Amino acid sequence: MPTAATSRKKSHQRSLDPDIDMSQLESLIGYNARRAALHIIDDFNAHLRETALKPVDFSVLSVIAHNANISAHVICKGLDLLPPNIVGILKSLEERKLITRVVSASDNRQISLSATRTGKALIKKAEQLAAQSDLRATQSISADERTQLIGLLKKVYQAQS
Amino acid sequence: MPTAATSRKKSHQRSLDPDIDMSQLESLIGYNARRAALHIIDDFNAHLRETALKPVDFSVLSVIAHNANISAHVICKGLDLLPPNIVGILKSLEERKLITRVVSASDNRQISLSATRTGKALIKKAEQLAAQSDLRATQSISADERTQLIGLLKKVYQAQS
DNA sequence: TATTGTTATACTCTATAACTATA
DNA sequence: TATAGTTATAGAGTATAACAATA
Repeated sequence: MPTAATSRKKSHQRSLDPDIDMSQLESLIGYNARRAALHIIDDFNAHLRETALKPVDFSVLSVIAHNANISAHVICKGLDLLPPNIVGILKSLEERKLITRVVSASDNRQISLSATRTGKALIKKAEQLAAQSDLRATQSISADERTQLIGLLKKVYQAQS
Repeated sequence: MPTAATSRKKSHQRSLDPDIDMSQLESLIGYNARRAALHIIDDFNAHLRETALKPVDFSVLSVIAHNANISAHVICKGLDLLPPNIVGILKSLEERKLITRVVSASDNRQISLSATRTGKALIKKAEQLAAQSDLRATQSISADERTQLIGLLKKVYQAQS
């Protein structure tokens, strides 16, 4: 269903060849969702370069900023990340003075994560850029369609299967 | 916006923590599209294991089967793959006797790709499994909603921007 | 005994540069 | 000079196993 990436960084012409039959793939939501996600993420990467936040960094910092004293474990569950893979992200955010890590008072295993003032300022700016980018990358659909689309996508992956 | 993967292979409980605020991320189509795509691809990988076709292999073989005598270059444009990354895929498909590669008569640089009988039989089965998987992974939405969703996703990434 | 966080590491995916050969 | 395919390789993303510290 999906596909991999191509020279997304060089905004090359996405040719959309009309002469090739891809109807079989295009009947799959998985294929279309992956293509749409990659299209939008291209724009995200291009327009959030100044923040030096990659999509996952952005997600993690955003969650921390909006959920003070959260633990890494809870973030992993919420964002569907594997624990070993969040370690480097948190280390990097801490080195950049965007978050603080203090051992939880109630449970010495847990580390309480919060955004610093710098972190809050950066994520505020990044969220604005991300919102702009998301709109721009999806400008071919209307506001109503955006709302519809988000609702349908949530319904798909939030299914309690 | 997106997120990475977690123990998708072990069908662990996707917890969907209700106590954590992710409204900022959830307002982005990019985030939701990536989460939905990963959810569906998990099911794809689990249920197409017997075909030994990963999502990209599946896409490439499907395109070849439905477009006889296609060139690698055209596939790359259609599926948004980088040329160096399709080489190994084609090599693997050829070794499995699923496709043939013959130098094009009109242009000696191009290699004409076609599916063998074995390849056609396999992709037929794989497309059935993929369709089933895609339906199962999106069973939380109705048939009408599926049609809507596919239309909206196509509109997003096929935008001639 | 289970949980949180971590290290080390392997594997896969994606990207860039540079080359051959054809046109 | 441009195009199709390739090689080699680097970099990013994702995965598993195993461990320490704490509960």
